[in-house]
Amino acid sequence: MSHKITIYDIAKKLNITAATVSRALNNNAKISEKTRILVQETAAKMNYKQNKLAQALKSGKSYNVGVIVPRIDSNFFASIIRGIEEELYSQGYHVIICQTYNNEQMEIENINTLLNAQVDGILMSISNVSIEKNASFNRLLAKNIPLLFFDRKKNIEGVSSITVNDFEAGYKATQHLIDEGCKRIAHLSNDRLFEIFKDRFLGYKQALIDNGIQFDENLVIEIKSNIEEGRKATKKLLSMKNPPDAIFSSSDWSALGAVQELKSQGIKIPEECCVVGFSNEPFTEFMELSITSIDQFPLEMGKQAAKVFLEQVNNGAHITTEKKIVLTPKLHIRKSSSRRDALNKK
Amino acid sequence: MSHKITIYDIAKKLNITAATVSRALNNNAKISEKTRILVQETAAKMNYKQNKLAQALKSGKSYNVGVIVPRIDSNFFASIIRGIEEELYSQGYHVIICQTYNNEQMEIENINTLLNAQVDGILMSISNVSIEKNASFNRLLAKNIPLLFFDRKKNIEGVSSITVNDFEAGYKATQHLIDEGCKRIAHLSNDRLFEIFKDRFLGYKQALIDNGIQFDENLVIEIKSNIEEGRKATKKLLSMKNPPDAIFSSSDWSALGAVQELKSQGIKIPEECCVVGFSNEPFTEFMELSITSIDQFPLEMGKQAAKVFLEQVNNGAHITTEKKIVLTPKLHIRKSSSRRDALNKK
DNA sequence: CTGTTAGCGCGTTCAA
DNA sequence: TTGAACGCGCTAACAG
Repeated sequence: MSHKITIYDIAKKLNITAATVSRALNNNAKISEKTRILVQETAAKMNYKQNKLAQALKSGKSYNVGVIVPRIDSNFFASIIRGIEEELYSQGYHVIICQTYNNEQMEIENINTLLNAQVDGILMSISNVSIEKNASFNRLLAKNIPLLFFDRKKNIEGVSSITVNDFEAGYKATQHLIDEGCKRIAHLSNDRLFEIFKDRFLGYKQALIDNGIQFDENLVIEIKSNIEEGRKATKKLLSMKNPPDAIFSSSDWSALGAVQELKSQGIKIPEECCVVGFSNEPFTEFMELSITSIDQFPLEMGKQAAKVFLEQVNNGAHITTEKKIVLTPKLHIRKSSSRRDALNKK
Repeated sequence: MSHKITIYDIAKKLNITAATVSRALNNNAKISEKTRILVQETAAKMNYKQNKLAQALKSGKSYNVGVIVPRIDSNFFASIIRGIEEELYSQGYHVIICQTYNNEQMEIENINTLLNAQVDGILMSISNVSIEKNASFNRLLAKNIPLLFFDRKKNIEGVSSITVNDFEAGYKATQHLIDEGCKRIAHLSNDRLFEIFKDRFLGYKQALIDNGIQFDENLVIEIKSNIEEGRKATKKLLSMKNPPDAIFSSSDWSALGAVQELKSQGIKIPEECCVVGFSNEPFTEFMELSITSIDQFPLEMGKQAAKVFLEQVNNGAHITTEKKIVLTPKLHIRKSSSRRDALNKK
């Protein structure tokens, strides 16, 4: 194995000091143009690569940021990460991605690992409902490295967040269904200890109220965001004496489950029952029966998160003013809820 | 900000030496049970966290491995990463994920960044067809840190790889279409400088030959793996005087594009044209018209890759014997190619 | 403008 | 069994 060459190697070769080499390499002001070029050229010739670890140890900066998400295999989180990367990469930062698989213990371990790795900041979408009560998390807060929430946040003093207006999203989706003529609108929710799910629910409820529709809590079912539970919940809804004529789901996956169940029971979408999902996963658009969904602009969310992080590291975290950025959601209306169109065609 | 506590802090408190603390913390043999416990307890009490950076600088091991993939927002790569993580996490390793977006320049930059970050190994699916000619890549080879390919590999001496038998996959898919009664089978390929695409193509060709079907190169189109190009290619195929009665695509996304185009032209699937995709992305299963596809077992691929990596770090990379692990692909037959079933029902 | 010195936090000699 | 000293590779303070 080729010996790892350091600034000392190139210093020796040039009969100068390691400090001078360092200055030359870092484009320090106090260095002659001549030696700077000389050093840089020989460094290149010798295939010198800076040891980031040593630099990090010295400077206290690792130029690594940690990103914690429930999982990466959804377009939503993958797009957020892409946004973060696109913004951070040019600034020399690198992203370490951690998945929690919605496991609270994993999330804590991830935090500890990232802290040990001396990351310069952590951007996360929390999986842990009561994270503010956790010791490791509080240790993270105590350090003054930038911490940022995106999508799934907690309201914690001094911690910035980038989210989408979930209340508005829930309201828009429900209003749309009402506009399409739906009277009994069910809602597939998720654990409402998470703000995002609570807000979607509240938006849904408010839209009903504003339109003079009685809120019926039997029409709200709390499930996990997957196909299977979407199917089961829908089956349950359809077995009611007075089944719904629309389903607004907090997740595209549950919405897909709803679509499958409705079809298997021979119920026409959107004529007999409309469906609206959430997150605008690509499949909602390209299915034969395309599914109406809410766009949360994940790419933008990631970019904004990265920008706030950069502001914080550059200003010094202690001067940080808490930022709460809220994006406006967009409803993409597709076949699964275009009831009036469908009825008019007949 | 709370002062970062080091082994010196806890040494001072106990009136011992940092070296002793280090030994106690690392369960070194030469230490009394008494002090070991004492140290560990006070360490815990003081909320001591080892600085991985310093340890890494000292030991030359960062306990980070780099994973380079074209992109993470497909189930295929996300599952591979999950497999890698599941295997590595328990061994104390952490994964740094890099995306190339199929950009060769990005890939080179990623390699350099990971090397600077002093990763203990790199697991990659290459985006760069001629990577073996690249200087940074050769520098990587020259170091003796474990390097591993998965899925998209290059045959390089001493470099292990975990792949799926793409030839067999192409063969199986084509044989299946022939068994379903298809006579003119088109193939949506991709850049065949990549082994995976070349092998799928060769498997396709061989199956035709073995079944006495004339190979027609006009039926093979080289495109990128996305919906749009799948549609365009299909449009082109359909405009032939003698259009195909089946399409075997090297990608699920192109297969989806093919399905869309066929439908929009009113061609019945599978009766008039069968479609087979590749990678078994979740959507192939849950579409109304489910798409036949090849399972590459990405989770298993990731786990195997991680295991080989662990063997290499533990044995010392110099003793490395090159391993070429080849998984057996599985064809999932779905509606898009179940022509006999469809015809029998009439 | 350049050299000297010191230290980031840790693990590992060599002595005691 | 423990302490003292050193070095991993780099940068910053201080001199000159």
